[in-house]
Amino acid sequence: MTDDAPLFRVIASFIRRGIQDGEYPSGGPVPSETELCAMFDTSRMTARRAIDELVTEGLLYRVQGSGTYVSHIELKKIYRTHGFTHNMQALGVTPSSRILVFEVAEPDGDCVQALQLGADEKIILLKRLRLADLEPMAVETVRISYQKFQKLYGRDFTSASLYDALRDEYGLEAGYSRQRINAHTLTGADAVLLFGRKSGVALHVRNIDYDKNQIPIAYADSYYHGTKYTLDVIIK
Amino acid sequence: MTDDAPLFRVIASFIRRGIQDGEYPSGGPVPSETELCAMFDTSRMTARRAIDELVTEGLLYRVQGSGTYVSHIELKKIYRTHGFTHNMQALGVTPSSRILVFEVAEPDGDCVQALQLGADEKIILLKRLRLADLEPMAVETVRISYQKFQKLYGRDFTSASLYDALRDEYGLEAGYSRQRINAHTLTGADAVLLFGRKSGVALHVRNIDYDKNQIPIAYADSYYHGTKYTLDVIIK
DNA sequence: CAGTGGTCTAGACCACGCC
DNA sequence: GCGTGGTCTAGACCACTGG
Repeated sequence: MTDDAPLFRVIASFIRRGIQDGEYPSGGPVPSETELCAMFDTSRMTARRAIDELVTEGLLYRVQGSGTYVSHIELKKIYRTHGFTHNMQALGVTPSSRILVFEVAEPDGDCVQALQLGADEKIILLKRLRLADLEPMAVETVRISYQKFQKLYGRDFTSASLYDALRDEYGLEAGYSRQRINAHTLTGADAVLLFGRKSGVALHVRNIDYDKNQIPIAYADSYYHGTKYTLDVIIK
Repeated sequence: MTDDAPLFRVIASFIRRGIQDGEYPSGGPVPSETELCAMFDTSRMTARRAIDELVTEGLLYRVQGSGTYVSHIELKKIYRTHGFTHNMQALGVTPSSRILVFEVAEPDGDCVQALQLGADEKIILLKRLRLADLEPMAVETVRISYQKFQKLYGRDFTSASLYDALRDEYGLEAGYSRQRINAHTLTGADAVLLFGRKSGVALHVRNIDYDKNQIPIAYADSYYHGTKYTLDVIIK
């Protein structure tokens, strides 16, 4: 695993592991920059770089003249958890899906703009009922470019994560995700699926996911069960 | 303004201004690291540091072997916009408030834990109906430590931002905000205030705001008008 | 190939917290 | 005063992109 990873990342992983193992408890100090230099026989800039990474992740914070400390709150769950599958796994429940629609379709105007599609470019539309431990949690519609991600069409996404497939098949590294959230009364067939009733209160999340080069990848609408599901985000 | 700011921050501001002025358009390149070195007569590490800052802010992104480019989406609105007042101002509407409750109170268990309060420590509880251009948008309840922020009790928060007061009076620099979001059917007096009816669909946001040293500052529950209000966040 | 970003070195001086 | 983090230098070699 350490194969050819840059040294600063090795150091960062070392600290991360120390935190996970409880060696560096919440609120307590991690080794100082000079100590890390000695431990890894490196220069201070490199040790600093490792800490920088963990600070921007929110795992550590620095206090000038005193030291670097482990954050009190666990941000780890929030970062890098794109997609329903990973969110559910982080919560310790088993995610699954029921495919409702899986087709090549014409994008609407919003979708063209969001995904920066060319003229006449089609999309793969995947609509799924999302379950957590077999309980309906959300109705999700994801749209990706058919031209770019043709290989994924027809794949079985009953239990697989779409984001995993995008990473594994196309080497996409996740960047930002822009989310617009509001409350919504869901009616019709979707409400029956999600609530077992003709209407219910849902959390509507519309998100556009970008890769690390800011290229839009996916455009999705999710309606989460209002009382069962809570979004947890960190804003900096 | 440039007084004794570190050089890397001066360079970052220079680039930021260039973006704002349209000199570096969305998707276009900013000066390369070596160019910045020459422009500011500095070493590469310093120029890099400036770019680092803008990259973690989401304003720029790097492509190895090619250059550094201006992001396509505007993240500026999302970062550093703590509180309703600033959010509304960013949207170009005029925020105001009607004070519903303003008192020194006993915290409940969740609040004690969230704000890491000592035994018998009291809180200032401020509940407001939040208006945008005189339209009801949210019912918000903020709790802060009475012991720490006594000076603010009795202050007029009809149009003032609580977060501005905390910064100006106590020099607090904002850090993270942790938010838990779900959908909720609001009933009772609050529903009448917000919807003019006995019940309505609301976006429930419970957030804990931390300063830059990870000390909890405020604990708030907000119920936003479900159809009028949309939360807009970026997740990395 | 030249130019870009990615990583790294071995020092330096300063501002700050704590004892 | 000593150790901490905050900033900075003037180089270096590598990996990658582009023409």
